Amino acid sequence: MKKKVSIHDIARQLNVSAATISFVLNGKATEKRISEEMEQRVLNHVKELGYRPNRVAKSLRTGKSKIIGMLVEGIADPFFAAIARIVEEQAYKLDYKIFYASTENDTRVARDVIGAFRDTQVDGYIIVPTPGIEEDIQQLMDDNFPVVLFDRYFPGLATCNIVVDNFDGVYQAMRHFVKHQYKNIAFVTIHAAQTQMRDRLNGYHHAINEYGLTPILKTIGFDGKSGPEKLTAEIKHFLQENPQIDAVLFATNYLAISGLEAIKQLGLSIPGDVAVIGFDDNTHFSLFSPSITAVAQPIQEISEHVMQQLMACLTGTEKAPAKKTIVLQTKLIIRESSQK
Amino acid sequence: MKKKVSIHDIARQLNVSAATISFVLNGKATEKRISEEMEQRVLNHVKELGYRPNRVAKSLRTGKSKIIGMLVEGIADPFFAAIARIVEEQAYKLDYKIFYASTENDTRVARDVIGAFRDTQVDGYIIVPTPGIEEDIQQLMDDNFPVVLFDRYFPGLATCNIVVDNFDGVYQAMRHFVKHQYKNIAFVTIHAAQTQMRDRLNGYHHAINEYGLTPILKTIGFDGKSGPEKLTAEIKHFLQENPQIDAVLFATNYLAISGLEAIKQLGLSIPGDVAVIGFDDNTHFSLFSPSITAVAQPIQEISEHVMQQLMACLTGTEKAPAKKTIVLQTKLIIRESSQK
DNA sequence: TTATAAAATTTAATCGATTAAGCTTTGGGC
DNA sequence: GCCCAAAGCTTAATCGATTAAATTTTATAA
Repeated sequence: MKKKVSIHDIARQLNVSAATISFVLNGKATEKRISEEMEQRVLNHVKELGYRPNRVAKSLRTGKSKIIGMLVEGIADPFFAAIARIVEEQAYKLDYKIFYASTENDTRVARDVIGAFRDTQVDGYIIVPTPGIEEDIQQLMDDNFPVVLFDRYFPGLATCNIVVDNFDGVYQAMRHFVKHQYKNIAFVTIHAAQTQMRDRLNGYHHAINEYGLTPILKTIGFDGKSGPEKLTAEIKHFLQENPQIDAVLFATNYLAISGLEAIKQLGLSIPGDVAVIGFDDNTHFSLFSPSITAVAQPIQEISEHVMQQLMACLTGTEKAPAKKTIVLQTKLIIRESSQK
Repeated sequence: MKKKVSIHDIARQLNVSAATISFVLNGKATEKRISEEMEQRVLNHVKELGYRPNRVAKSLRTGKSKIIGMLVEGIADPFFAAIARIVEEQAYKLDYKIFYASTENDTRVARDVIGAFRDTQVDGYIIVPTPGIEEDIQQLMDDNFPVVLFDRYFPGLATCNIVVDNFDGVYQAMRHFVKHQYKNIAFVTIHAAQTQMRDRLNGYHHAINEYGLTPILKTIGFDGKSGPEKLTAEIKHFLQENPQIDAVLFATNYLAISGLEAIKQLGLSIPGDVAVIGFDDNTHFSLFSPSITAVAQPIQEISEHVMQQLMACLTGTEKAPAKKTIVLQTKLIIRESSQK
């Protein structure tokens, strides 16, 4: 192992104290009255040796790590992956690193990871909360850590939240179905009390009432562990039992995928036998035959707001982001699967 | 901020020394002759307070962080995302955390991130190398860090590499095309000297020669930054200029997607006008109409081998994984897009 | 020439753990 | 009663930075 050079090695070589080196490297040369000549000597020597301060030691002393902990539901989910990518890029520019982890919506895992993040002394948190993690998040805030939630939130917590108008997203999709003469519109969702799913469901019911339709609802108990086959089987069953359905709105990414698989297995044609809209767009939806209509979330905007809010308190004076919920609009991307 | 409790606080409260606490918490009670009674007292008190040792301090002292740095091409790429997820899960079980970052195949970014990983004192590296990062990796090895590469490697480096048989993967696909009477088989790839792409190209040429066919090759200069539109446009152009093509093999994930888009835009039918196979399977390929034949990489196996090799030296005695290249077999998933 | 202020740097404590080496206490053997 | 070993802890150095306070050097004024 290459002998690691420490600030003391540098100091010895230049015959000055470690403090001087530290001041220069932290841009406090002027403030601490280090002569320009000395500053140059230090800078040159450090550059020549390619010395890099030990972040761990620095972190221990300052209590800061320049790392942001990011907890999402699944890093393999294209929606979260896309956001992660953009957030990472922005953080990079601001000299922060992102430390990701996935929870698979499991509270135990989320709790463990938050603990690990704390141990690593991350400076701030970006979290897609799992159900039941409320107290842990409250704890983080009590301890004055900046926390930004996205995708969903706890109305009872004074966090900063970035979400989309899930109610309206679903409502727009329903309106589109109605406009195209669909009458028996089903909604396939998962059993979850979290805000984003609740709002989507409300959007469905609202539209159903407004247009005087009959609700056809399928709520699947999804535990995150069971594979997509189970989802496909359940949806297949649901569609068979409700042959009157002429349109389906899937409440998530993966439900849409499993749903399309189910429809394929049943040999139904889209949109002839059944029209389809998915919540969350997907790079591939435009390639399907027919292409799939989707409620797209503004990924770029979400990412930017998340970083903006977090950075505001990381760099600024405020301790935590003000309690506020920023609601962004979704966009219905109309493709072939939803129009006769 | 909640006053952080340190090992010294615990010691003071129990009226013992910090060393005793440390020994107990690190399971060295017996070895260090701590009485069972004391051990219990410490354990109970620690549990009651919910004390957690400061990992940063621990890391500074031991030089270990229990973190593995993982550098992939793009976290939004389903192939890498899937591997990341499995690796993360395995690491979690072994009490290691994964610190991901994406390079977008940009060497400067890769270099920066490796630097950041070093600063954070990660214990080991899992890397999908960018071109030109050879020296930086050699440096890591010189400094005795465990390094495992996957997906591609540098033949000149004595690293441990986990790759698939790219040559054979393409060859199998070509054989399949030939078996189904396709004669004018095109290969669409990117301009890259890296092993995985080189081997795929070699596989193509080998098959072309063996079956006495004429090569129809398209090599796209892909800089990672330009969007998929550029790829689509180039492929479209290529297909228009070579109307004799009756089958296309796409060398990567995203090329296949852009290629399918191009084919769609040209109004060609699959596999009637042109048959298609993609390298890398995709959750959605089975849902396309027609479903898309693909060369699937054994994601689970790759992940397991990567972790196995890395863990061998992280926990074991060996300093670095032995220089070896583990070659796994791909599997041709035959679907509708490749058979008349 | 001496006192004093300003400039330039150093000293040393600190962050919170780990761990080799040292120090008491207890009990057994002769 | 004396010596020694084992048992059971504690001491103190260390990892590599940061930073308030102290110290030394230099310049200026009286």
